[in-house]
Amino acid sequence: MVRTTAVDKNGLKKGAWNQEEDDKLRAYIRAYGHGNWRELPKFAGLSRCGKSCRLRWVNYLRPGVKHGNFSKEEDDLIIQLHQELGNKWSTIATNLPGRTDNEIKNHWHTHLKRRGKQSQASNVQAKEQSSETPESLISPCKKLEAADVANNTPSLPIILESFPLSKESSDHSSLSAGVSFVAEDSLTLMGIFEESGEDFWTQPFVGDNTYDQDDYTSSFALYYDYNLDFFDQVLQELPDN
DNA sequence: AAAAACATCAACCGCCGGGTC
DNA sequence: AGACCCGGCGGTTGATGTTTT
Repeated sequence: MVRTTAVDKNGLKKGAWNQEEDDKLRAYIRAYGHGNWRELPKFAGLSRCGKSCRLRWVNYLRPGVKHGNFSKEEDDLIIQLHQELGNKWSTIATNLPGRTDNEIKNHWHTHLKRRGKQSQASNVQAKEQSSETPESLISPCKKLEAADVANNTPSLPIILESFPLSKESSDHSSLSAGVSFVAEDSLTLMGIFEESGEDFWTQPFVGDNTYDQDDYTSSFALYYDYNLDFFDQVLQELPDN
């Protein structure tokens, strides 16, 4: 499900990213931050436009991005927020830790659209029958947290579903999406963030510009380092097929 | 088994708003 | 004031996987 690579009239590549490009982009941002997206590909040695680099980073390479397996709570939250906000995917995404606007948008169109319509119809009915406090006044994140507590499934970035089975896997998208760590480790890291006084998951991506060398000791960078090291370690341990 | 239809989702495109000169 | 640049957003496309006929 990946676009084949092509080259446009400016000699810039389009289409699917490969592992080498992902590595270059990740390494560059790790070292220097993204700064100016338009200039970034030139300095990073990538034949891509800045927009493409930004998109790849934001949606797949950025630490903490979750992929696949939307929980029922997440589905419900998306439907509710869509009823309140409409197609404000980026705003909706800020209420779903680790999810990107693009993925939420895709998920909506492929899975939730019909459900959303049904839900909207039933909500209108319910509002007419009830004068209780509207659920929309309750913080969506609070509701997600409550659901997590009820299910004993914290909405932390415990991302195991798309881990690569082989180094030789051709699906580099899922490979990079698998930048992950085990649940126990994620909880440890959350402790680091709590201690740092930053609400990382409710302000999910403020760290994007924290990769400049001056600020490299930030907790975000620590988290990022951990991810990369863990990922490298997993790659090393994978058997060659 | 093959073809057609449908589903999925990564990536592209065009537009908009904010900032700068 | 307005032209330009840039980042970000939402809509859409299209390649590929899956299911149905």
